[in-house]
Amino acid sequence: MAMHPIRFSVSVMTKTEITDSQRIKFGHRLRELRRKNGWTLAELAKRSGLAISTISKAERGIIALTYDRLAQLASGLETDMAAFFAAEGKTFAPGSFAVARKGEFRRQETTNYVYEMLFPELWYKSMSPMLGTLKAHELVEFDAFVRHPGQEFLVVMEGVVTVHVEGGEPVTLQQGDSIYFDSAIGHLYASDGDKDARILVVCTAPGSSPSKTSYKE
Amino acid sequence: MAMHPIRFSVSVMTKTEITDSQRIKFGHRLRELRRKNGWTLAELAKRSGLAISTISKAERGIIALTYDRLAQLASGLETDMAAFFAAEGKTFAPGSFAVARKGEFRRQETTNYVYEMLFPELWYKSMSPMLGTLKAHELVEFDAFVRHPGQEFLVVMEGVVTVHVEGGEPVTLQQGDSIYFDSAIGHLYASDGDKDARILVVCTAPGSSPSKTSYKE
DNA sequence: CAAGTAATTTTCCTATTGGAAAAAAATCTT
DNA sequence: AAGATTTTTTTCCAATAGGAAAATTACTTG
Repeated sequence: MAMHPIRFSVSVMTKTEITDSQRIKFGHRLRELRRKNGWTLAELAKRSGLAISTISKAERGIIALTYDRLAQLASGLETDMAAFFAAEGKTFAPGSFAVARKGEFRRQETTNYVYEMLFPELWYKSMSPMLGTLKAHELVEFDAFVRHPGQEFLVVMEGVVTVHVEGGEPVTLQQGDSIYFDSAIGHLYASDGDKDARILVVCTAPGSSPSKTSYKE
Repeated sequence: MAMHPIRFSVSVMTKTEITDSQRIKFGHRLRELRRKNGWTLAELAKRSGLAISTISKAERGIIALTYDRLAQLASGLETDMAAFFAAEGKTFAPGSFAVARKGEFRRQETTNYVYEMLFPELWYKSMSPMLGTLKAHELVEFDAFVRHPGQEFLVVMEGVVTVHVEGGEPVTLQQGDSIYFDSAIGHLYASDGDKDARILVVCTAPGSSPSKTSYKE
């Protein structure tokens, strides 16, 4: 392709051009989703009930699918419509990553738990993962419910754990079970068996946008 | 309209009927959104660049809008597309919780992984937890890096896993190790040992902001 | 309650989508 | 490497969306 120097050009996108480029990006995402499942056009066509040609055109941004076809596609891809558009958001901070080796965590002991914060040196994470040990036969103080904004996810790695959720029956979780809840409602964990339980907890806090990913020094 | 008693009717919805009713619900939501702003059809037409008649038909479920028009409407209504569809499923209501028992997950197989989405029925979670099995000695296609907005957290539950991060040396994680990274950089997992590896992955996406969850005391 | 105005729905027509099948590319096989 | 097979793209046409303006319905206001 020949390169032309652009002089004094001012790029002004019309409304149509905007949806055009949006549609093309959407097409890419669609193709990715299909490929991720290892499906061919024919395969997805069968699952969604659309024609092969339609999907092909949509993936290349040649046509703008109608609502109906979008809905069918979503069901074919076994996701929901929202998933299509959730990724529509913008650019991201330069990528970074961190590794936590087993055992090299920052310990944080509380009355009921022993927590090990997983990436304490990482700031502005959108999630806060931690490992916890619940001592066996621990007394549970029911007036000491924990409450904080955000959502929380817990998996039982070892042992049996009872989760007390404010205003609900206690839930008993075996190894491998998990619970997802709004951490604004009071909650409390306790080991349920004879031995200590190990849990993995991941929290989010509202407002801690993942786009702010950065390291402190 | 005359009412006919329906006898012995068995309700079987075809794929088209499903999208029909979906579209009608969508129309209602659309109208609600417009009314919430106190806008007339003409007002929204001007803001979105669509014809009045088009919006009218869409709101009544008579036509299925194309992707392009949906995008324009979203911008006219000053929201993102995801907002249109968020209400479509069960949202993760403030103050709610859900439990996933070991084994009752929605399986999602891809070429390299077998994923089990943990709470597929919950919408508007700020985190997406899933369990994955990485088959042993799996060939890794290095041009097939996965990239998506948000951040990702991975713990090795069983086995040894090598994480390939775009532009960096591969990282080998033993059981109990974890990694936290910006999922916008290309990433790829592979089992490293003789046996399959089990991993727990939790993702966030900037679109599914927990801030949309409002708490009231 | 009638006339006037605003908001919505219908109508009619053109532009675009979506499907079936043919053509072209890509991938696999021997 | 040539043929067979699979996957994707193109072509062509019927079905549907989308816009302009007319017709209808819903609101005001005197």
